[in-house]
Amino acid sequence: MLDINLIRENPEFVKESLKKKGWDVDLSETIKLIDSRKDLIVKVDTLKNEKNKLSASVPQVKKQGGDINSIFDKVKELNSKIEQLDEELKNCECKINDFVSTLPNIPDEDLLPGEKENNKVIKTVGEKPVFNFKTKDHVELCEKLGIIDYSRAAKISGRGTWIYKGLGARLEWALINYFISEHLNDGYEFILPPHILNYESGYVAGQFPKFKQDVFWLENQEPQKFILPTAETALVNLHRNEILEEDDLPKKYFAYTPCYRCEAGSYRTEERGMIRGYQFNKVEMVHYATEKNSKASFEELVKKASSLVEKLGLHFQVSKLAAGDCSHSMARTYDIEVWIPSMGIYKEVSSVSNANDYQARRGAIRYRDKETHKTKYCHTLNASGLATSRLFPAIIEQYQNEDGSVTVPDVLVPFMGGIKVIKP
RNA sequence: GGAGAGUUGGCUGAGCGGUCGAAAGCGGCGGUCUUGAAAACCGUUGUAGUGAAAGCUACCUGGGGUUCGAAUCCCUAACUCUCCGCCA
Repeated sequence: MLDINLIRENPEFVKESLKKKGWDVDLSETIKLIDSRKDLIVKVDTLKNEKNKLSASVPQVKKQGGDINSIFDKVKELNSKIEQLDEELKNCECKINDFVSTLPNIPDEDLLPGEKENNKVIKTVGEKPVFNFKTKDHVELCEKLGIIDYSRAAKISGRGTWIYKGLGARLEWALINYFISEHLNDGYEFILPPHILNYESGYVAGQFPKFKQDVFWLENQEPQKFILPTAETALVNLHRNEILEEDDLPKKYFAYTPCYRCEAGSYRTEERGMIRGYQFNKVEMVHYATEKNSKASFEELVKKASSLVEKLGLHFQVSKLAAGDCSHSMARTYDIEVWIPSMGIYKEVSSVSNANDYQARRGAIRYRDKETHKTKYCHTLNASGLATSRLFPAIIEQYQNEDGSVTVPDVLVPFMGGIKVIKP
């Protein structure tokens, strides 16, 4: 949620910033509404003051044997005016809110405008692996190794799903445990949140109202509930409607959850195997930071996410996304993209983002400034750390051997019970 | 799923239709005393909107209602607890 005062005071800046995200918005109507909102508040508060005073005088007047009925009449008259203005005010605030809550976050100033084509690779780690034999893609390798079962998954669930089995399940679990142990070492707090969340949580994270159709909704629940598309949704709501102490920031959390996504119609033919599915595993990191330290938090998250991929010995790159390619709620996003040999492209395994105060404003997540003692909105940041569904194929393909076996990356061996090679 | 009880400020907890944004205690902050600390004593201490400010307005879980007037009465939702049923 953008600050309505910013919209009112600097509409040109807001307009220009949103243009970089590909949004051409007309703010003139909203500005009028913001002004009439203030007028209405002043009017209605004055009337309420008058009414309160009259009502409070009743016992006194009664004691002195004065005319109470004329007070009752006056207050009734005031009440009908107040009711009318209150209605108007509510309407006005609804209109402002309905519009402003659909607006994306303002991108950081240093971002290039535009979409994907303006993303900039800012770092490349390792080199594309060279094979002196004919390579296979991860779907073929996994099926031959018997570590992923696509067809039985289709039978028991449907398309866009898969089954990890045997060493495949162990490799998947090893990855997750490896991430967990790294985050624990860095002093992050481990959270296992519920996977079923209420509407408010999706709203605060910025997924709703715009992306309601991208998540799975539970049918027989009242009020409506959805299954989380990422642990970020849960983590970023942990401190909703709370006031934190500046000394406790940054708060650093991580969570493991599967992620459930509809992504209706987005399944592309080249995205075979587990590149895109309805459910995938992810470990997610979230920081609650102050305005001052949010940049440092961002750098830390980028560093942490890259180091995980680097320690796995995978070839990858880090991209700074153009404004239009950043997520809706985010002011800044860096993607960590791992090389998938069979596709010949880099695929996102981690998205590191800073929402600034966008989510915090929606969720009234504040902290008390030590010096001024005033409350301020937190900055929320999130980063995958990491999504396994892209790493798994990358590992299988980058670590494949001529005989179809796959070498287990060194850092995962301890989490695999010492197994160093996956063979059929 | 059935029956009942509850939800008040950072916490504990009073309030049961009028001056209650809310007693009291704890905690926090400032001060007195002290070489320093503790204790004691004094003062202060919610959030948000609006206004240049004084102030005003709203908020006692959320929403609706009754009333001139609601933390207090009624309805409703969410949540918590207890008992029963079912179940990992």
